[in-house]
Amino acid sequence: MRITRDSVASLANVSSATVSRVYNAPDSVSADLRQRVFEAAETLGYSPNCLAASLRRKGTGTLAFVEFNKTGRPYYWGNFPSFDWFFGRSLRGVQQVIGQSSWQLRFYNVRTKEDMQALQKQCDGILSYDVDMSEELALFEDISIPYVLSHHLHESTQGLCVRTDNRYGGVLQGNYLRDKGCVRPLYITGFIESVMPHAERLEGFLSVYPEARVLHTSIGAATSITSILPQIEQILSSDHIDGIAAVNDLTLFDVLMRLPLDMPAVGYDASPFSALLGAKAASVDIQCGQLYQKATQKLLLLLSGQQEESSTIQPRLVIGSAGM
Amino acid sequence: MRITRDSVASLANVSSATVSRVYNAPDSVSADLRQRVFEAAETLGYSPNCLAASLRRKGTGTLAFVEFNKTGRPYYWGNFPSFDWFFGRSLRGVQQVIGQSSWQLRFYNVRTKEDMQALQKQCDGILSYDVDMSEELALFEDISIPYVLSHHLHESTQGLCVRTDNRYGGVLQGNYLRDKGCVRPLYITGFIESVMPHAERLEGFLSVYPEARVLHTSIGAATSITSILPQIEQILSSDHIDGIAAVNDLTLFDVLMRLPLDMPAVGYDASPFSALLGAKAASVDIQCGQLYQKATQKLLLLLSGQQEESSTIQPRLVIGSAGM
DNA sequence: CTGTTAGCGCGTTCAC
DNA sequence: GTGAACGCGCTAACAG
Repeated sequence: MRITRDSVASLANVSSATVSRVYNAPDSVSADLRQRVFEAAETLGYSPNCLAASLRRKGTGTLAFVEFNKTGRPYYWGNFPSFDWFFGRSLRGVQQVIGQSSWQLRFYNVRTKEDMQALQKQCDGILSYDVDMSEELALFEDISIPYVLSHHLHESTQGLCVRTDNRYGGVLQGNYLRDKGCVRPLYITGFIESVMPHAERLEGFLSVYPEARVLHTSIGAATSITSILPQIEQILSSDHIDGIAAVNDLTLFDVLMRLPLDMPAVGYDASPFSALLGAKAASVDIQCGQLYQKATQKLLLLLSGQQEESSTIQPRLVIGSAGM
Repeated sequence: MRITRDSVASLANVSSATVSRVYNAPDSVSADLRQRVFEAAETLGYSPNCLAASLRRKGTGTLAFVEFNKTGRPYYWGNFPSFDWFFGRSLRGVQQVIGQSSWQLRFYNVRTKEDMQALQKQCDGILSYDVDMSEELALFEDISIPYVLSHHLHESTQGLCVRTDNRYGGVLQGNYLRDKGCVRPLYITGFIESVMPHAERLEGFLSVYPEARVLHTSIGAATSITSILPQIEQILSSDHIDGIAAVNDLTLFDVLMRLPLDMPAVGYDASPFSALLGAKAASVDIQCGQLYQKATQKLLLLLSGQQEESSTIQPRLVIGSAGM
């Protein structure tokens, strides 16, 4: 025999509606009755059936975790299976918040506006994974259910965002090298025009080192690291480089693995790779777990009728073993 | 206005029960009516409300993805944040299967039998993440809902398992070195007694190289890599080692990063690290995505009343860029 | 503040 | 084969 609201109600000698209120609007019930209901629930081992609740609320009880189709791009980090760690870490953030609630999670891959419309009928709220282009933003135009956008978003973005501050991340990279006494750093990047976060990181870095030597590459797409190694070596010596930064760990470590450099180095992403290099390289941690945790919290608040505002999670500099 | 079973029924000129049957037992409805129902559903854009369905079925419509509390162990790989990639990759497997179904996923952290009992009332099936000790196995003793165990499980384990063959993984490592012409390999491992998968991998390796030099360490816990480097160097030279294998990538790469060895090397896990070393090191891929995909499939089949049997996913040798 | 009542959308008996 | 009717466990009016 299953324990329902009614079992609790009869044991506590209250109406079933009161039990319901105790769980949904505790303040509207007198402390006395509330106590009695809790006790009855406790002894019976009652827990509300969130299915029935959602059904009655005409909701779905479901949050959608949506990813966007990024195929066909010249460069997209998420395409590297290596970045499963990022997916996992983000999801851990979501999980932490959702685990405490009665919400469930469903995964979706979305490509078109039609997909989004269909999605809208199947969930109560949308959690987006890595919205980073205006085309993706446009998908949210006609969405009338609560949603929150993450994580590579510009400040000017409309809609509720939880974003990372890529520019500040660049500043952190610069500050790190400066603290290490570097005077003439090399900054390796790529896809500046098409990948906004890269541009922002560089901008931040340049705000610390306006005169930095910047190398634009296509690593990760057309170019392999080996083909530009000679160029890098040449720059290193001819420009008297004394520190190195890169738009991401993958690029930085690609270089460090091949050129035994004895100078401060800082990457971006706090990827698991960091564990290997130990103190030899610093990195900037987006803190995606925390970011997606925040995003989920905001979504839940939105769903409970609260007004929420966009916020930014500041990245953090990590050195060495952080990834272990 | 929402589209329900009744909307479809009236448009198709059938009873709502028939619509219901079309979706749940299509064979019990005449082809004629079935067709009419499908057409009506199509034009209305109807999709069944799985909440109401689950409610009526007295189920929850939810699958639990449970992780076990591994704190307090001398060694547990999952404790390294680096292994978020593993979590992510596994979840992608789950997601692929679940995305096609009407099931939802909830995350749980479980520690005691009481936790499991509570869990049992909140979901219809349990998907376990990395059950690897008998204590965890014991948690499933009194579970009466369908569940599937993954992934470091011994062949003799009771209950429905989808496991990886760690012994065979060790064989793959051995074969790789043999193909490279190695005669006297060094195998680095640790926690053999407490971590069964490690023991199995070693056993597999030794079946190929019975005379292999085996080094037992505590890397990852008490010992840091640097403290045993001298020992490794000594073994390498005194024993004329011509190939190196390790129980996992982390250990192997820790060594390779510090000792510039010119000999074949093979790790385990196909971690993102592989991307960095390129062809310099091979690794064994557990294929966790595929593994958890299979586990989820089996769970769904179980839930639909089918009889399922345990199965094993064979690991695969990967070289170099696999992780990119 | 509390109880009564009417559904949410669906699966499933039971007659026909 | 098919349809009518009931109720899964709960929330949200509405009275009192």
